[in-house]
Amino acid sequence: MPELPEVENIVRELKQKTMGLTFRRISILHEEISKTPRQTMGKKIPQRKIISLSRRGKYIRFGLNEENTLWFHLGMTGQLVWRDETVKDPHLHVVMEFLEIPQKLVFRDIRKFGEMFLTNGNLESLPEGVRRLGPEPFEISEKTFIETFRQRSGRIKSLLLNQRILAGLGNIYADESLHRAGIDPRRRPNRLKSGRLKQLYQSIRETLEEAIKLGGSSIDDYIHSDGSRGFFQNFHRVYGRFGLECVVCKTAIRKIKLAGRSASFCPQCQT
DNA sequence: GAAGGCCTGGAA
DNA sequence: TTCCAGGCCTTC
Repeated sequence: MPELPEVENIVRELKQKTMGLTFRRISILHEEISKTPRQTMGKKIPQRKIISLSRRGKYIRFGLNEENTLWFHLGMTGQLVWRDETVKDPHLHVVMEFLEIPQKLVFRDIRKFGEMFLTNGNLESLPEGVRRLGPEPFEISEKTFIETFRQRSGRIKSLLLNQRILAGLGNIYADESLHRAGIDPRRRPNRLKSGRLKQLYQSIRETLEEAIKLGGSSIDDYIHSDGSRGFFQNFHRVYGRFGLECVVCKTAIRKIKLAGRSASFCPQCQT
């Protein structure tokens, strides 16, 4: 569930506490979660300093000295949280310890859709999923956005979920952006006027911006590192509002299946 | 470009 | 007991 706004919040929080820290040890409790072998991690991580922290799509990047980067993808239920003591926890996969502070940063993930890996400066060390990531919603120009979508014939909602086309949107923010833009999720962008794609471009940016400001959406497992919740779920217009009134026109929100995923929309406002 | 699979907990 | 949620990948 963590999508771009949630990941952005996580990165901002982690930045305050982890910049400049030096890894003492990394313990991998369940090897499946780490795409990089445990031994490599154990060899390359300790004694390295965290010199940068950033987000790319839904990925979190810890920039380490000597060109290594430690990546996390939280999948649906992944969390990077602080622990004073590691109590027994079947969903705990990675424990990171530092030289400067006693607290441990842990990676826990109930559904195990998340992953962790280490890359060096070489392009070849990047997994396919990262290498083929599309542009960031806040970096792509309006012109490029419109051109990209105008030549696509798939359902607009499915395309928005495709990380190779645009990085960072998941089901929540794809649905929310489409409602804000007044576009039916089943529409095919190559048959939309460019003015409507322009509207979508703006809507995506506005939706993400507001969500980031409000601390993301706390639906299932997402909470801030201090345990507090995001607020954007209170402002969802369609996601999770099946059967409820559209906040704009009071029509009942519909929910359909699109390419195996649920899509919620207002049949009146979104055409 | 659609459909199934991985994974788990919570709801029906 | 079965179904559903969805991150992303693989297969058709």
